[in-house]
Amino acid sequence: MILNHPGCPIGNTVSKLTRSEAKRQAIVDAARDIFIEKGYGESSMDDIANRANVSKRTVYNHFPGKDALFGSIIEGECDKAMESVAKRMAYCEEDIEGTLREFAARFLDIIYSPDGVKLFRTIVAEADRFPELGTVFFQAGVCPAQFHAQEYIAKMMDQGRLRKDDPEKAATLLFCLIKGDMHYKLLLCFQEEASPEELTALIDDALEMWMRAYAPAS
Amino acid sequence: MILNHPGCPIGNTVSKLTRSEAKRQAIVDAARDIFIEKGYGESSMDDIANRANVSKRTVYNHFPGKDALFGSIIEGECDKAMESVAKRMAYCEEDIEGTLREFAARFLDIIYSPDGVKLFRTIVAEADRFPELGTVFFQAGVCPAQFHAQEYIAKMMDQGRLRKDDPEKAATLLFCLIKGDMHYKLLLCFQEEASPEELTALIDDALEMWMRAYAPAS
DNA sequence: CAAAGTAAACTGCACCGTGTAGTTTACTTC
DNA sequence: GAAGTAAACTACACGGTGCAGTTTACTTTG
Repeated sequence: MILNHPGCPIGNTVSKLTRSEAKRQAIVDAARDIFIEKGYGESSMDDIANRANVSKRTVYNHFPGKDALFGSIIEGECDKAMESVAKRMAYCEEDIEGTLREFAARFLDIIYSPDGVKLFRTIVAEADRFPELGTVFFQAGVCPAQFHAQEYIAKMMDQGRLRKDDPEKAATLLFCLIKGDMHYKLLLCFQEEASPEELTALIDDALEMWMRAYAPAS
Repeated sequence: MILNHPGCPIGNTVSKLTRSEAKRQAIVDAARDIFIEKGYGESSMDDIANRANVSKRTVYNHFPGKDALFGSIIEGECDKAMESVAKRMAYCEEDIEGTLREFAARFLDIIYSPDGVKLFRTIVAEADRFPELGTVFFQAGVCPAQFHAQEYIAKMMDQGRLRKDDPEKAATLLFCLIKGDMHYKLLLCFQEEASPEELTALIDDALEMWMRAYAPAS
């Protein structure tokens, strides 16, 4: 399976699409919506073509097949959703809890968003058929975000402002806590969505406990 | 969708199946294997009939359709996998950490088992089409297991042997920790399986931190 | 500058082969 | 007689392909 850039070629500005580029973008947009909404198996190329207002023939002119289109789309979505997470996790040396709260909030913005939940569910659903997408998901976002936090935690530990421990372990446990129990519930449609208040409470509880456990030893 | 008991009618012993009951059980066994292995969409009734060594006509004699068969199977699997978790979580008043470790191990036995991961992935994948299965999963196992731990934690808090807090919150956070980060990795095929050593380490880390955070206030 | 030409992309259609859930039918087995 | 069998059937749906004709955006020519 070849993973190509799904949308417009690099270097083009939005305002100057050739006909071909515009069509390709329409296909990508339609495919993204339909794949995320219905998953791989229940999405049809006819539906995608119709929603993109192109002929199916044209879809095949741009993409060699359904597999390639799906892989391309999902990879693009992973990159898009997660690439900004680590970049938006701002440091503040003064306020450890505030910083970690910021990390948590940025991370949950993505994984608890309706689109994020659907993307995750889609990747899980197709994990057997497209196992590399799980890797993409982790390497695009989760690993960098967690590593970012780990580096920060290591620095705070070095300064004696957090209890000394393996920073990787501490970051892992922190992320377990901030993921919370609601994410599984959303995945399984046991709960419809998480309100901002619920997410704030989740972060509060997780952070309070984590800070308690990692307070500098007395 | 009618959720019926998929296997033999209640009251029968294994050694005395009628022909019809034996056939039904064969269908259930085959369907379970195939649905868990391939998910709903990629499983065919022809395959199920072949694997059960029955005619497809017979499958339809026992189950009204593919939907009903799937729902029935998955519900049965949830009950079977999870019903024993809470029951096998043994109490020990003397040793809090040992008790919680036992709870954790019993819980992880199920959700980290290859079959457990596959079951979970299947339910996630079909969450849109069969949203009630997520509810079954949570109500059959996760909620009782967590509630069991919560009751124990409440008792220990009352005795002043754990730091006073909302027992439900404490149990929730504990379960977030013991679920660990590996479960998502298994779901996404980012990791193939979790070794017993990895699970032990996971429990150790989680418990150590949780106990630290919930040590009685000095 | 307008007309003619060109190449690329697109369209719509028909088609192919395959797979599927569900149904029917005539027969066999217990 | 109830349950099961095997085979065939039905009615779709789907991914993918080839092709003639059309459209579009650009270039060339007079």
